[in-house]
Order: sequence, then C-alpha cells, then structure tokens
Amino acid sequence: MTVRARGGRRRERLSRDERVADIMRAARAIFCEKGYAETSTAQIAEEAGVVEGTLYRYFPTKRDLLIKVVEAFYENIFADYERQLQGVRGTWNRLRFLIWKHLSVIHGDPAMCRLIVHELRPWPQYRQSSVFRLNQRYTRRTLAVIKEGVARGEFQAKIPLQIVRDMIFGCAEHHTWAYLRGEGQFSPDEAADAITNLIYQGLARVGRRPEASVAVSVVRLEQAVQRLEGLSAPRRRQRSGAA
Amino acid sequence: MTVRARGGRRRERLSRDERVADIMRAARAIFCEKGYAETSTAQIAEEAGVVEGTLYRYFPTKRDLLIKVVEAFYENIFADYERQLQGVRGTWNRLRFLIWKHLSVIHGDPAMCRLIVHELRPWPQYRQSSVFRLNQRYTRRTLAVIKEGVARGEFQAKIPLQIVRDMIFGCAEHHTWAYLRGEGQFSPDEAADAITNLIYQGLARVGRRPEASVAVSVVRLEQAVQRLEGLSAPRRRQRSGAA
DNA sequence: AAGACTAATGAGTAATGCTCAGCATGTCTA
DNA sequence: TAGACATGCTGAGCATTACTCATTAGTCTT
Repeated sequence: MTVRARGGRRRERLSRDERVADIMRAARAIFCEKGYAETSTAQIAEEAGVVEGTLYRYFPTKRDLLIKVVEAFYENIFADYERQLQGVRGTWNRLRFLIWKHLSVIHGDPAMCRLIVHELRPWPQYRQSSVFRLNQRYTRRTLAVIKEGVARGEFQAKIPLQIVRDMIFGCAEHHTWAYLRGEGQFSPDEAADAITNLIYQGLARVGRRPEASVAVSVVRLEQAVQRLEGLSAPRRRQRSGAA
Repeated sequence: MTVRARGGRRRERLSRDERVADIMRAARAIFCEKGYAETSTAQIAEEAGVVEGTLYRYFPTKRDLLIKVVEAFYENIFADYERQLQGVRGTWNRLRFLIWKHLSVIHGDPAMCRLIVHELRPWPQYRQSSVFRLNQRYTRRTLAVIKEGVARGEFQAKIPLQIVRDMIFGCAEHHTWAYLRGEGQFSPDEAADAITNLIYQGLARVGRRPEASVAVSVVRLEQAVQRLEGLSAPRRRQRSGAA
C-alpha cells in the first residue's frame, strides 16, 4: 500500500516503462505548449507527477528527453508510409502523394513539428542523432520517386537531385512557417498541387516534337479527363493552368 | 587620467557609440563562434573588456544584443543590393542574380547566417522584430522579378507567388544546411544555376514556341492520364489503403 | 578647482539544469 | 505473517547564468 510522503505527494513505484511513458507524455505536452527553452525540468516533473530527480533516472539530460519524444513521434508517423505509397501509381501522383503527406503531417501536429524544425534540428549534435537518420529515410523516398520519373523518360536525364529534394522540403518548410507558429493557415491540398506542378514542369523533359495538331488533341483529351475526375472523385484543384 | 580599478581592470570611459561598438563586435565574434545558447554574457563582457553589468546599460537583454548584431549585418548586406540588380537585364539573369547573391551571402559568412536561421528566426518574437521586416524587403525583390517575368509574357499568368518564393529560399536554406554547420561544401554558382533553371522552366509559359508548346502539352497529357490511373488504381489520398 | 553628470563596476539575486545520499515501497523468502 | 532485499523515488543542494542596483570614479562645465 502506498502512503503520502512528507510533501503530500503520493509516492508510487511504477515499472520503468510506465514511468518513462508518463514522463514522455508530460514532456511532450509541455514542450509543445511552451517550446524547449521555456520549459523547465521542474514543470515537466510536476506534470508527470514526479520530482525533478526522477527525470534524471530515466533521461540523462533535458535535451535527451526531447530527442526521445521526437523519436517516438517519427516512428509513429512512418509506420504506414511505405505501404501507402505502394498504392499510388504514376510519377506525378507519387510525387504529389509524398509532398501532400509531408504537408499533412505538419498540418496535423504543428506544435510537434515546430519543436523538430525550430528547436531540435538547429542543435550542433543533430546530425549525429537518430532523428536525423529517420529523416534521411524519409527524404530518400522522394528522391527515389524522382529517379523513377527519369527512368520512365518523363524527366530530363540530368537532374540535380539534391537540389530538387531541397526545393521540395525547403519549400514545404517555408510555406508552413507561419502556421507552425500559430500565425497563419495553409492548405495541404492546394500547396501540394502547386508544388508538385512546379516541380513536375521544372523537371519535365523538353524537346519531343509531335506535329502541331497534336497539341489541340491533347487539350481536348485533358478536358475529357478532367470531366472524368469530376464525376468519379472528390475534386482536387488543378493549378497547372489551362492554355 | 585613468587608473586601475581593484581587480586590475583599467576603468575607461568611452562614448556611448564606442562602447556599443565594442560590445557588438565582441558579441558577434562569440555568438558566431559558439552559438547563442552556449555564449554567456560573462564571456561577451570579457571579450569586450567590460564587466557584465555594463552590457545591460546598453542592451536590455542578451537576446536584444543578438538582434542588434544581426541587424547590423543585414544593413551591411543590403547596402548595394538594389544598385547591383539594376545592372542585370533579362528575367532569367535577374532571377539568377538574386538567387546567386543570396547563396553568396551564406557562403561568405556561414556562422552569421547560422545564427540568423537557427537561433534568431525560431524565436517566438521573431515576426515582431526588425530583422523580420528587413528579410521581407529582401524576399519581396525576388517576387518583383517574378512578376516582371509574368508581365513580359515569359511566365504563366497564374503563378502561386508565395510558393515560388518559398521554393527559392527554402531550397537555398536546405541546400546550404550542412555548410552552415561546417559539415560540408556547396557552390553558389552551381546551385544558383540549378535552382534558377528549375524555377524558370517550372514557371515558363507554355505555347510561345510551337515545338515547346507541344512538348508541354504531351507532359500535361501524361499528367492527366496519371491522374486517371490514380483514380482507377488503388486510390491516392486515402488512409485506408487500397480501395 | 569644485560640482555635476553619468559610465562603469562588482557584489548579489532568482531561476534552472543536474547530482546524490538515503529513504520508502513492492516483492521475495521463510 | 514478518523480515530482508532491491531499487524507484525523493528533496536538499550545487554550479551556472541572465540580470539588477547601489556605489565608485572619469570627465566636462563653470
């Protein structure tokens, strides 16, 4: 049976896993609410229902605690990433899916993403952290899709892959910047369309020369497809701009 | 005449401007070398040849000191920006110049840029700071050049301007990320070429030259077909996996 | 030279990340 | 059921750090 300690706190002995889970839950909540620097270990301890010293039994430093919290978030995000991508066909669609997914994660948990982008990533040791490696896995999928596009002959053969990757993720980051800070809105759907279209046209192969009459047919075909889309699916806005 | 104070420090009275300059010089050096969090006010004071209390006569907080240091840097950078741009003709060239200039600034003073990007910008009050406004001025020049391209008929009429801006600066930021941390290299020239080309083709109007028009139409047809594929094959944008 | 103004000092404070010796609690043994 | 053991947990305490303020002392005016 448990009794109250001097201060009135109930001293409970939990298993390591339970206590760790409690602390991480508390840490995540307060980190997300106030940011890393403005969160004190005392606050986390209180929220977790323990005393400061207890944190340090399970996490060597406050920074380590943040890393563990972020890791848990990433693991969760990635769980069914690959599987979902399997179901998407075509370079444009696959590209669009990856970009949309990325934006959706940000849209779904801006506080957590702010923590990652603004607080964890700038640290000197970031590139040695497991979170960095998780992130690499993530961006490599995007590069793979670009390479598929090249292999299919849709994209130019010589593409600056790193630049394209940086363009996609850098754009996503800047675009969602205000939103991350609770100072604006953005639409993952619209942004994903715009980014995908820009990147796609930017990479597209040029120089095939069908006859001029083909162009007209293409437009009509495209219109037909759009009508089809309108019939069979919830509409997605199309940015590429009709001629 | 000056005499030595107890601790052996020479007590000198400088004018406000001289003292402020000394402190900012010292602060900039140590902030750049160690980063904001790892720099203590005591270190700055020592480097500036004063005592901690003196810092607080001129700068209300350590954070304010950083902001002033960054402001000074920005002012210096912008000094002949506009003038240089005047001398560059043509949309592609102007775009390339702005991107190249941006990358060159990063290349020229990575420590300072790291401070801005990784330490100052993530702060909650950043958007209220003068540095934010300086930065706006900076990115607006780029948008103006894009608009010029539209006006000249080189670019499509409907362009998601914000996205393009985010793409340029986001890409530059991600691309120079490792370099900022002293963990890699990059070439402002090569990167500027690659980014400019991608953006330029991504925005280019279709249909000016017949052959290009057809090529782009084919690309659009491919996109349309792929969208169809996406609709009939396992669905995109659904969590539940295959339909 | 005296007085006034204020730059500069340095001791001090509150807050915070982190440590550690020891206590108390759940479990195991007899 | 009672005692012993292993260890989860505590809370006082330490070192560091951003920041304050009463006091000291250059320098300028008259």
